[in-house]
Amino acid sequence: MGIEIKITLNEGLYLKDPQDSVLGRNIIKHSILLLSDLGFEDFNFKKLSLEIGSTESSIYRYFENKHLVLIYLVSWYWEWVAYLIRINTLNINDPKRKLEIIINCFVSASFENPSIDYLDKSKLHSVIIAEGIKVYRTKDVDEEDGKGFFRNYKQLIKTVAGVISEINPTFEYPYVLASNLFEMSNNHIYFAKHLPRLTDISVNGNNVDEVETMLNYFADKLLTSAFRLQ
Amino acid sequence: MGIEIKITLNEGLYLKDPQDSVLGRNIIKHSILLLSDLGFEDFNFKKLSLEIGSTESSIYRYFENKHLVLIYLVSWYWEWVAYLIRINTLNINDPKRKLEIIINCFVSASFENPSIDYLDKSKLHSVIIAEGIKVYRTKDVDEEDGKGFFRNYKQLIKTVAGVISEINPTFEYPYVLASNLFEMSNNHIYFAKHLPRLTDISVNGNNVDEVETMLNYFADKLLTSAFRLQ
DNA sequence: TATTTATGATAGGTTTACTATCATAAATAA
DNA sequence: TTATTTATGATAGTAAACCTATCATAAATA
Repeated sequence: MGIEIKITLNEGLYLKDPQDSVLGRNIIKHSILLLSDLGFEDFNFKKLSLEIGSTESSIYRYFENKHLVLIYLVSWYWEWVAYLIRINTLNINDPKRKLEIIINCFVSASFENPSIDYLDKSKLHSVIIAEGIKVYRTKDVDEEDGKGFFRNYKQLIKTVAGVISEINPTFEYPYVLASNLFEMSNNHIYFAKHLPRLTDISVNGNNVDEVETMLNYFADKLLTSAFRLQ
Repeated sequence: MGIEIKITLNEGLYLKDPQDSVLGRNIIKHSILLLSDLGFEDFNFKKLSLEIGSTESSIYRYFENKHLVLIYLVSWYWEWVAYLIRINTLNINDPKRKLEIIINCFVSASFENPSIDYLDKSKLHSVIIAEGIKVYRTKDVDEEDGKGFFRNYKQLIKTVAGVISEINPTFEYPYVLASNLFEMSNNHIYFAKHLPRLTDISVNGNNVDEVETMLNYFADKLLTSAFRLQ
């Protein structure tokens, strides 16, 4: 009933699509909860199966290993952010305004509707902030990139870089800025919480306004000509 | 004979100072080589002991686990970069010039003298680029921060933030910029090698000039008033 | 010469990661 | 309807990773 969103991901990520069964959706749901509680290193399929009330072998029928579960979740998040950007920038022509919307999606993708019952987007966002970088910082990065596992991240960054180039066609680093805005968003939310001496930002509860303001300031400073009066 | 450099690190990182014995120095040396070859996930004390011609139990007398070895190496690197910045900015008064020197240290800390036989700084730099972020992206971050394991990183960032504030005392995000320049340096060297569609930079062999130019451009754009003619 | 210290050798225990097999209930096809 | 396929659970088991403990011995120090 109502509108249903189904995000499709690279088929190489799973052995069996977890979105198609109760057990599969439970794997996704409790992976997010457990990853958020334990962190990636202490998370494993044994604990996950106990949480779900299933067995290790059943989970292995969906995912080869926990690393692929993480890539699956992160890919889902990337697609979700790309979707949010798409619908929120519809009918917006000013690229500066578009970039502001993009930045808003980066910092608070978790607080948007519509909701999907088996996927707590707020918890997913904290998993991305704490663990997201681990998907591509491994020895297998080249092999996994070859399988297209990071294609949707690259697509997301390409979209953002396009908007950046619209704002300032002479700017030489649209991809650097695009990927950096995304990484900074996650980094400084993390720093604010765990290593506050590495940032000027503070985050109170779920209030990430300071991060948003900061990213807008950085983007504006970098893209606005030094000669323009503001 | 000659000048010897000894970097002292937080004593909580090790059970026994690896710099004080042949075996200890071998642990450091071969940890760097193995981490660079295998990555953190596939690295373990069994493989390390075989490489050295020692035993697992002997290595456990120096470090509690491989995560602490990584923190040890990363801390050593942070101290080393701080040292390089200190000596290379001696007698330099212009803070803009100081920041240029800092950026140069960030991107190419591996190619400076003097050399320490048991520590391949070029290999260490690639370990930092690929694995460095893993030291503080774990569930134990708060506990380990409480033990002071990240104090020298925070000190390094504080120094850089100080120079940034010298350049522009009204700039609101000195710590964000300082930590971001460091992280961007490692990130984009990594991207250039493994995920080139996330950056505009290319790195040929050990030539990181483009990264250096990019970081200088970002810093300059952010810190120079919009009204100043350049 | 006696004692402490560092290392190696060896063993073992626990957990993690993963594979395989079989039983059964549910869904689907004939 | 009955037959068959499919999904899951139950159970077992292996190899490696992670970590601790004990003992022997050689080197360094008292």
